[in-house]
Amino acid sequence: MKPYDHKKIEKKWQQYWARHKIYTTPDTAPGKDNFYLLVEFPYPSGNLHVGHWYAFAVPDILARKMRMEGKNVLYPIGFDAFGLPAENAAIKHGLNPRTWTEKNMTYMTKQIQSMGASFDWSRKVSTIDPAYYKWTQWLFLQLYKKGLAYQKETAVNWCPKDKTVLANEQVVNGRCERCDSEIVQKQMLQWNVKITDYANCLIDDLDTLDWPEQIKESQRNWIGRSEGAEIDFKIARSEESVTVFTTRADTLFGCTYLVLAPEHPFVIAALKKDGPFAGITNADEVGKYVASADKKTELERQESREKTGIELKGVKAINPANGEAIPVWVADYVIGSYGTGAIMAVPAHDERDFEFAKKFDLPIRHVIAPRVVDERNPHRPGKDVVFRKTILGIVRDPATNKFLCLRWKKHPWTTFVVGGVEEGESWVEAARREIHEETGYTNLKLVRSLGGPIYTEFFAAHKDVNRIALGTSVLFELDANTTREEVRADETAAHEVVWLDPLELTWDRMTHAELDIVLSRIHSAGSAYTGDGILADSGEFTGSTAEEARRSLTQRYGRSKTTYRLRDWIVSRQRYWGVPIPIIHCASCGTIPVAEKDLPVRLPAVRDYLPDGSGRSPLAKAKTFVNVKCPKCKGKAQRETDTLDTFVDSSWYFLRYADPKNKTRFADTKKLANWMPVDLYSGGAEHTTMHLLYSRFWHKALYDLKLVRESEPYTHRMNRSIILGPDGQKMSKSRGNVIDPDEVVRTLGADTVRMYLAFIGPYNEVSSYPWNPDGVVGVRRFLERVWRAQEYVGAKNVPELEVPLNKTIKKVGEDIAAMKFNTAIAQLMMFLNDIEEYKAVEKKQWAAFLKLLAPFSPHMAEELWSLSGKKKSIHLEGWPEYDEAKTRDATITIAVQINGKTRGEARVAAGASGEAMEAAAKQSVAQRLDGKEIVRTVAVPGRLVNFVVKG
RNA sequence: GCCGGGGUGGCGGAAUUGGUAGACGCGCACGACUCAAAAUCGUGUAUCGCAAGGUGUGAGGGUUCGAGUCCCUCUCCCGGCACCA
Repeated sequence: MKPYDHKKIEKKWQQYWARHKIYTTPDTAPGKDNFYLLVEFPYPSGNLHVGHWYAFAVPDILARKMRMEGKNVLYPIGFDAFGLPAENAAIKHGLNPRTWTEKNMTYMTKQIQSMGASFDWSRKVSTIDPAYYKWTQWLFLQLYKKGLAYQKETAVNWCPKDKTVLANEQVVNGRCERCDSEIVQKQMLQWNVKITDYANCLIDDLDTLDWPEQIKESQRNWIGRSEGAEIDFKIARSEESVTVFTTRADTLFGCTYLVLAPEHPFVIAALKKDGPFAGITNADEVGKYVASADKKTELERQESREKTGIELKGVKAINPANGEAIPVWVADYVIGSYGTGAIMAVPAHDERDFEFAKKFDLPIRHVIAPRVVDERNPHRPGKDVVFRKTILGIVRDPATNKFLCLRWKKHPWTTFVVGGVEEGESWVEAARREIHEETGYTNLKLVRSLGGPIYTEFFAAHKDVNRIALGTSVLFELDANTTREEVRADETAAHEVVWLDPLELTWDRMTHAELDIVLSRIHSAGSAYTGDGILADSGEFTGSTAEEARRSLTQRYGRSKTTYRLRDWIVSRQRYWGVPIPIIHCASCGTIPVAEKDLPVRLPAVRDYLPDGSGRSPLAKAKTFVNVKCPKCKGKAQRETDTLDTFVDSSWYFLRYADPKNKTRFADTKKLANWMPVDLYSGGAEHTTMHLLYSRFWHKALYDLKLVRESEPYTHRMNRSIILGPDGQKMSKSRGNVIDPDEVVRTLGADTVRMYLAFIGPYNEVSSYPWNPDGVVGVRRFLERVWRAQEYVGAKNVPELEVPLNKTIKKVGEDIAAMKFNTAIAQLMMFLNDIEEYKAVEKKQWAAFLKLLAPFSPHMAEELWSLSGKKKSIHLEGWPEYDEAKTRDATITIAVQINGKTRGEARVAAGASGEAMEAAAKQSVAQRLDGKEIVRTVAVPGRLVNFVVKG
């Protein structure tokens, strides 16, 4: 037997497959269903890394298996060749980006081909090909004509190092996603596309997709839908009003001031003594504040959360619910770009407003009472419901840190001082009165009211009524002025005064839930209650639930409104290496799209493509490119010089694969119908809220333009894991832990690398796996054992292998379909172990085994196939079938348990009856059962027998 | 803080969806071959214990004849969002 020479074998078969074009995929194949397996196309960065292998060589296993099963599988590849990384590298090496990129593509194509993946290279696309970007431009113009692409001057993210604008999605924690520079905000005129028009269906349609929950949830978070209301606040002495967005319309009666973002148009106007707030008396100070807020970078805003702000003096707004005139503030905790850029502040029920109100001493009004139901004493049906305002008088002795309590003589409980609030009495007055009446203490020092009322429902047995108590607690302390007077005899008869630690309270007249709230309020300096509950002090709405009130108050004082965190996608980039935006600016005719016949607008070769930081693309310096005739008036006009974000290129590349050479359309409708939607899209988790979201939006826009037939591009999506260095850290040159796949392929072979990566862990779960050099060698060892097993082939009769083989065919098929390549390989290893054990395998059994191996190690399988005398490629063979009956052993081992603990084993026939199993089981644990009474026997066919015994 | 995912040997990971926990591989130990080493092959390898026998799937509780799997409480790790009203 010749030794296993992977170099020779892999080269030989890669050439053979290319020569015979066995992976060229027809648009349709008679009698075969189409299956579209997509992987994210790579940047031509110059070198293939292990991640590329993991991304391309492992899904290839599925592609190959499905082909053998009789599917017409499209597994295409291309290059996402425009963009910053390529351009920056080109600048660094002093080359033209095109030369550099094309050289990389040539080199990487060879590298990818060394994987032995079944890509259909005849469908290769490259985004820098004018025949491709012609259609990128065309599609952009379709969006433009539909009003989905527009130019707007807004505050944008500017990367000072890359000297270009970035989309929100490309800014991570205030830094550039690519170069990690701190992003600054700039006011610039930019091309946007209206992804926000699709925010709703981008969220809703997630429900229709068979995607991992994690990806869906990330997209939902990113889009950030929030349902609430817009409410108009009239401005005093003005006809105009400020519109706020809130999700808590139920707290409207608790709104004690308004806050506008520093960027709010009314604020900007007020600084110029204009607009509804023209009457402010402190414009200078407000101006200073706005300027300082403006200067803050995104990072500074995130780092310092200290509340700052300034009141607009001399103006008031009117709370529409209670008609109260309330102050108006400007603060940068309100963001101009979200909602309406203005909020109604409800400090009692919003943590940020609370913090702000504390700092600037603004009033806090409680309007939502937490609802507590006494579960031991619930309302009884048929009894009257009596509503009562109650007060809880809490007195702390600072010397001992104990609390004044009453121990009741007739009841087994201890309580704080509790009583009703009388007509016209304030909470504090009521509390003082009750404490005085019941304990004699007077002249107590008021500490504070404890954060608004609590709504408690219970059955008051002593009064035989269902009680609803709206209880407010007030905290006092003993101090030098405090005196104690005589208490009435009936009070002393009812209870005695004790000083207790709150933990010692045994309070049966109140729930623990309520007590918890009160205690936490005693111990914290106060906080906002942001939960739901029952409305208090809210006029006619008092008593309704927060949920009802959100609806009714919205209806009365505002209107329902849904807002999104998602911003429109800024697609213009001030860089050279991208698709020119096909627009002409004419001084008299305005913005004119380039006519279809003039597409593509070619990216000109220029000498100087370095960005100069002026905020204009290097293309602006290419005079012959810029200066054109206006298509409309034939006057002087200029081309748009910004280029498109590369995420535009990649938003439709999967459509081009269906018809990559079409000259008259981005892809033929019929050919699109053959392949779309993508059946399975495998890619990296880093694209979840970028490429994956952009391309869903783009596709939906094309769907509305009737250019594609489905509203979602990808039926099934899976995120791939990450391969780490051998040290368990992310591979990086500086750490010196980078594995060069070319080198491993040289020493161990492509088949080994493919199979190792498939074996490293389940492919359909997101995780990270360290590259284990010993593990790769282990896989190589397996392949060499396969190679040596040739010597056993040709045995005449090996029935012992029949069940293992059928099991293996079943398991490998199922596991590949589920993307659990690791367990499929484990099963192949087990079968090889069996062959080695018997030192024999029939030709037919060997052939089936090779077919199972073919998707994983296509070269070796092909070589062994050909060595066994076959002429046709193994990859054109059918997937082996199994006989269900032969996947089960004739005799099986069952577990024997006593009281659920495994105590022995028994051998029984596969189809053994319960009685037969029991009998065999009983025998195997006879000693342990001796003298014990079997109370119950559980027999699970094919699994186990469990004896439940006593004694 | 909110939302999503997860925690199993020394390591990567298995476990037919409630039925013998640790498949398969790596590593390690011992043995065979060898002057020796490598390669290869064989045996063993959750843990405590000489053994009988215990104990074990992040922690604690519950349901069940039986729990890695279901329920409750907590904890830690990963990911998304976060001054978003």
